[in-house]
Amino acid sequence: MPEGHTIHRLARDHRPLLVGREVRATSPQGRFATGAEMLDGRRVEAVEPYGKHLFYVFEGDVLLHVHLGLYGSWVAASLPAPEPKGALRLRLTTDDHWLDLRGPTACELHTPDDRDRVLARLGPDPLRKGADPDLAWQRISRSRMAIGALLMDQSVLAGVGNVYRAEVLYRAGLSPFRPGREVPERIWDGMWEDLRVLLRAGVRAGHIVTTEREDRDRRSGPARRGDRFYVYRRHGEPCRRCGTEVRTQEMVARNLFWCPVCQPA
DNA sequence: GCTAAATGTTGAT
DNA sequence: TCAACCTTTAGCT
Repeated sequence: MPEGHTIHRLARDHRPLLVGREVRATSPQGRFATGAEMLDGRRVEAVEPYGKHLFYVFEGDVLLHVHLGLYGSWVAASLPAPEPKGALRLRLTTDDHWLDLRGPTACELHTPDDRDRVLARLGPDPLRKGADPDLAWQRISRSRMAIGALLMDQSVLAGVGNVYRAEVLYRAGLSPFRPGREVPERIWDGMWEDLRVLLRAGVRAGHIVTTEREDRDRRSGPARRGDRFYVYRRHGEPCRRCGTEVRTQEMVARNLFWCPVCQPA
């Protein structure tokens, strides 16, 4: 679930529940007991997403830094809250809502300086207003690394994960193996714009959809779950546009998917 | 009902 | 390079 679109969606959903409110905080699992104690009774001032990172700003310059990792999740609803079950790292409660955090890679207290150190390691986030794509281009255009690896590097580009990597490369007709410095600038410009469009659509829908309607509808019969993607996890299946078998191979410790005809080396 | 794999990152080895 | 995080889902049986 969590690529950049998920994180921005959570921030959007959590703001009206938390900002301006005083919260109760507990860590039923115990692993964040000290942190929860520190947050308990404080007012939330802001909720800020950057790439795959979430910051909850509390009064007194106390920040909660959350990174969901592979299977972390937030669940929120109106009171009453259910009995805490299983590994519940953090529960925030307001006058009318509860928010449960499970399985995050990071759930920790930060100072503003800590946050700045995290942000300094991140490239531009296509979902943030004013993000400068040229910062990413400076890295890409000078690198011998494959573009498929560069897109996954959060210091090059923040918020893109394995699904968007595969899909945006397919949509650009670009081989994942092309070295960054051999990517034409025009193609990069198009990919950045495409990422903005796709990520925003992902925030709105609450999940990733990268296929165009005409490509989804091309096959006869009812739409299937997998029709949301062109190549991601479709290895061995025919490419939606040319029919060639979609291929897969590990790159940067993640499974990469591509069409060798639509994305020639 | 069981197993494997998964959208991510960090820290130890 | 691997384990850890700890949940969900797809694909079997």
